[in-house]
Amino acid sequence: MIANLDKTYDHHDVEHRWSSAHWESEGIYGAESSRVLVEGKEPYTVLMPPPNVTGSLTLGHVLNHTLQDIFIRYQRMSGKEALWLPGTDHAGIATQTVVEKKLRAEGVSRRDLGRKGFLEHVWRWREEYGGLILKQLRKLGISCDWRRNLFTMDESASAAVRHAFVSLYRDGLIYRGKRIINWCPVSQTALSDEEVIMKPRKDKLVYVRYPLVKRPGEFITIATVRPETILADVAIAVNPNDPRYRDLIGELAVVPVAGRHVPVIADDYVDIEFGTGALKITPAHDPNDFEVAGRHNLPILCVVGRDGKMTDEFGYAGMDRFDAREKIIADLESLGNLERVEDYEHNVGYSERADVVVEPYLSEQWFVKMKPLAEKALQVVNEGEIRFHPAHWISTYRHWMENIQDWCISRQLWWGHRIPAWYDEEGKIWVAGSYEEACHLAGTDKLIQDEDVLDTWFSSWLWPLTTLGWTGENTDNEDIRAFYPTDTLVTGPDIIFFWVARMIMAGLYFKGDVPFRDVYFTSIIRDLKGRKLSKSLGNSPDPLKVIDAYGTDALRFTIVYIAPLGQDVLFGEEKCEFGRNFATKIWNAARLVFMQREKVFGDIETFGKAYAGFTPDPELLSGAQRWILGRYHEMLVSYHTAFSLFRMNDITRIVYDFFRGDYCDWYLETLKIELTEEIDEQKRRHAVFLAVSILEGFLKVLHPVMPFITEEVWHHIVERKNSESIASSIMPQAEEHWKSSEQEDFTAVQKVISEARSLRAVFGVPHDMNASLVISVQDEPAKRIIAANTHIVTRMTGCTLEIAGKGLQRPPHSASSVVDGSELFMPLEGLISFDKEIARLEKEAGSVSSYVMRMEKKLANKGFVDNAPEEVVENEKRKLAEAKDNLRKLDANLEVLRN
RNA sequence: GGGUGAUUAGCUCAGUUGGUUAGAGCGCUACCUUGACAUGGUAGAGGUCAGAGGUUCGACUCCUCUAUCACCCACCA
Repeated sequence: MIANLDKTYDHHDVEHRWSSAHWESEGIYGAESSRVLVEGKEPYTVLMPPPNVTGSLTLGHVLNHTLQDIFIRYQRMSGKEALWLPGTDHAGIATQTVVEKKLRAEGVSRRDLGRKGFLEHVWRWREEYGGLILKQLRKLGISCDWRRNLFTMDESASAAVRHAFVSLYRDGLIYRGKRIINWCPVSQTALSDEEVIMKPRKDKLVYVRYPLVKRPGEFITIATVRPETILADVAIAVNPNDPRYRDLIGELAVVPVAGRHVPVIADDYVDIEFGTGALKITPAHDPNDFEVAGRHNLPILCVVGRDGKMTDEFGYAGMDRFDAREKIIADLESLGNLERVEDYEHNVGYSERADVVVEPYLSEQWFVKMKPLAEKALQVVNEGEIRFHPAHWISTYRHWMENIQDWCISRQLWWGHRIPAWYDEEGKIWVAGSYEEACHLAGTDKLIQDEDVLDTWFSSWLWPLTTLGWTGENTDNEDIRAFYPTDTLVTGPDIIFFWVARMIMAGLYFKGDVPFRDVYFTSIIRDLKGRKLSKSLGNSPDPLKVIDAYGTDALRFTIVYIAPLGQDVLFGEEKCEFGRNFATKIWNAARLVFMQREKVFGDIETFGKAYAGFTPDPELLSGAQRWILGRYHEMLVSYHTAFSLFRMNDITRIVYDFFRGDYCDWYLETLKIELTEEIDEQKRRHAVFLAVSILEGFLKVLHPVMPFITEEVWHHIVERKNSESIASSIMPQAEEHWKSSEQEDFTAVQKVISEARSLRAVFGVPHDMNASLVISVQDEPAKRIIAANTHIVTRMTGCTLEIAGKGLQRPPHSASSVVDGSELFMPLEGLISFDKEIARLEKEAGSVSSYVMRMEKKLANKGFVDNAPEEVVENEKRKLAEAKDNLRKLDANLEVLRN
């Protein structure tokens, strides 16, 4: 064990020494989360949102997992049984696409391989590349229980999926139906509404004339953005209250190009104001038209196939839908049916994965009835049984729940959980947990399983249950009893509907209880220009490169520091300099403390024995020490409060401000001075104990955010084994009694020092010149503590200090300042410019006098004095008196100078 | 069309129930290589808190409207 830290801080070394691999071999983080709850310990559970197996580490993961790790480490150090459940998601479409692409490059299609052969390829691919994201996550130093790693396609998770499907089906909440769904022509599968992204698109609004069969020369004009679907028109609809068309209802019109006769029908759905007020009805290619057709018993014709190409004749078969659109406009024109074409911008749905326009497609799919599930899920959030942070996401959640649509869960893919439904020879459906069971139910073994697989989210919504070993068969085990409901879910607001909402439904439905208590919605990370990070823009920094350049701790600290609750965050990797500089500062401060320790105690063993069980002794504390102890405990109060309020960026701010602003800038500077004094050995030892113990406390509160450097420095405090970890040490708690009143007094010393330094700087006193400082202090306690710290003032200002009594005359040729009723004079023969000094004091007097005027006006206001709380009024009076006193002194000084 | 959030120093952001002479980091200016640290220290410049009303003794903070930006939801062809 090394007693002293290296001269320079190298994050690579530190991260390597305390790597995830180290802890896995030592069993530290893993062992923390035991399979069975330790007697007397309270559980605390976090669910890791399972990253896609196809994924690689993004800054989104960094923020998300750092936050989870902060919660876990904090709770673990606070004495809870902290369990963090990791895993990966099979990501149906994404994975299948990736593997298909790889195969295509080798000249093989999935159809060539067949279902079984293709799935073997996917599993092999997963073996080879699927672990990448987990390996990268380990670089972040996250302390989850890797032994419990679950994959959504593992047998236990798959069993749970089958069970969930079967029980929802039996309860009548899953049904199969022919409906218009969102179809991705590239992936050739159905999608849920959530997988469709609406984007504005410039199209043409085409006005087409439909001749009326019985009224030669007359026609009805409709407007459409999808003229290629004219071929599948089955009616023209108008509003029954539209006087323009009233007498045409019931007539027949000729569909251009197709030549078919279709009726003119009346339906309230048609908006009189829009377009021409007449609407073509194409039930197979528009969900609204589908409903209208249902109301009017119209036939359904289909002209666009599953590959997005035209299927019908009339010379279009096999054409891409967009090419067909161009061609039909030309054809309409040559037939004389085209009235005009307008530019038109509207929102069009795109497939989330393939980024192509989705096709409304009529097909048989499986659906989950969502309304019954939504009711309770809404209730638990409304009633605060589940809390959202920030709370404003409740409105978004509520709106979705109140307008919920059925969930299309079948996907025409091969990679995923195959739907546990079988068809007998008559086409009757048998839903069961297995083929054998289905055969038993059906009374035959001539069953064919449904070809489709389930939406990936159908396994994700069971995550809080499956990670604890719930399979549907096994619904109660020690894990579930101990850790369900889990505590905190950390996730991005972009998957509030996909995942969060559905997990709540599933938890309530399958387990009868909420899946978690608190949901922390992270910031969305953007680049410095506020754009979303994306591969195509090339604005997405590789976290591993950032880690290599700045360090994991620096990245973790920086990203949490700049990510406020509920706001987007603009990230540039240069910002990590902030975290890196902080880490360096910690390193160097620790070096100073350890150097002092060595001077006083010699070797670390001697120190360690003496330090064990140290508590500060009020009798031995100097003013500065008393002050830093007070500040330390104040910091602890804010720190724990911030945790309870989920204000994670406050945590970093609180810890940073304490360490930089108080511990390093003031306390360590005074420590150096105090230890060079002739003080007795007991005080000297006590001073080092205190410095080390506050450093240790600081390391502990920082540890959840910066696990590596805190671990390293903590191991240098006393001799420790490599298997010991700060992660299993006890989080310090605030002790109110250290918040001493003396604290105010040391502030007086600080103010004198700052003011003296300011005078030196303003008048350009050379740094190696020993100036003198004469001060006159009104306030007795302040005077006492300044006197007690004369040596500190002297050393920190480079001025010999003289404390004068009352009625002090301004020393000649001096610069002056008034602070908190104390007057400071710095005689500077030869350096002082009277004009400069007068100008400076006048400026100061000016601002003080305007403040005095404002305060006088305020206190003269009867309304204020009568209505404001007494303490506020008293405080204002005191502030006015002080300001007036300062002003009087400034004026007196100016008077002397002017004569 | 509905909803949510934002607007504070040149830049990025704090400012927790209304009472501070409105703060930090970066950048900028000056001085300092002092035995922890130049990835540093000290001192300083820099803001009519988006705009207009209102509530109040008192508004960066609460309410209303306006402007700008961002995101989410929505079946108007």
